[in-house]
Amino acid sequence: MDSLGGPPPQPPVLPPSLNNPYLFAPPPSLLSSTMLPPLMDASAPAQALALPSSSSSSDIDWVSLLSGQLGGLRDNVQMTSMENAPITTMLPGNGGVEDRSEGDIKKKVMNRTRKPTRPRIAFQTRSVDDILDDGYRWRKYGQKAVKNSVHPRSYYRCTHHTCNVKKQVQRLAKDTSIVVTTYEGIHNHPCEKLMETLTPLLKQMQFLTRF
DNA sequence: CGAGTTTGACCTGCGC
DNA sequence: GCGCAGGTCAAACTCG
Repeated sequence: MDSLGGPPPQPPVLPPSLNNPYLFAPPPSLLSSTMLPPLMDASAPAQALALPSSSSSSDIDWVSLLSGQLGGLRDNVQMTSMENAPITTMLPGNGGVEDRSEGDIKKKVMNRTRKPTRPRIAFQTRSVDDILDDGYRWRKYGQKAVKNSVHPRSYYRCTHHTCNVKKQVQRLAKDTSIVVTTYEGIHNHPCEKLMETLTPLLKQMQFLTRF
């Protein structure tokens, strides 16, 4: 638990939608792994991105995909929007998952009401690595054995001090080569690795545009 | 020494 | 009410 004195700094207010440029950067590791058909369980808690199995990840326009509610890729991409659906299970047998709003996590006094207010997006990727480099920095805060699965589920939080995004990482019991990554919440800061890459380029462009 | 990981304990929701 | 399962906490530990 973070023991910050006083009220935490207020993050910028962002709508709980995919129109948030900080939601995801183009995930570098996803580009080297294989995006798989979607999580399409009817009771899925997340907004499941369904990408055609024939398309490689490098063909995906992530900016369009994630900032425009998939408008530019609607022919090729399926997506289930379940913002108002009760959050229950992500995959058959995975059990309940819950949501909680910012600030309601207090030591020994936790309000764990299930309010499906935060967007959740689940990816299936075929990868040998459990941890997919999506450009953000994550801190692991828990790991749990999952029923009917030999692989545990890992829980991560974004390390950015004003960001409350979480993700769960778990391998599919049926196909252990598939990693299911579920993102919960919206990043309120730029992707660090993306900015690291872009900053020198932007400076160079600014320099060149002077002439 | 700070940041991140591990892991057992604890809490809550839910089904029976 | 009870037990199970999922989710989180936090102390101890590891690593750079």
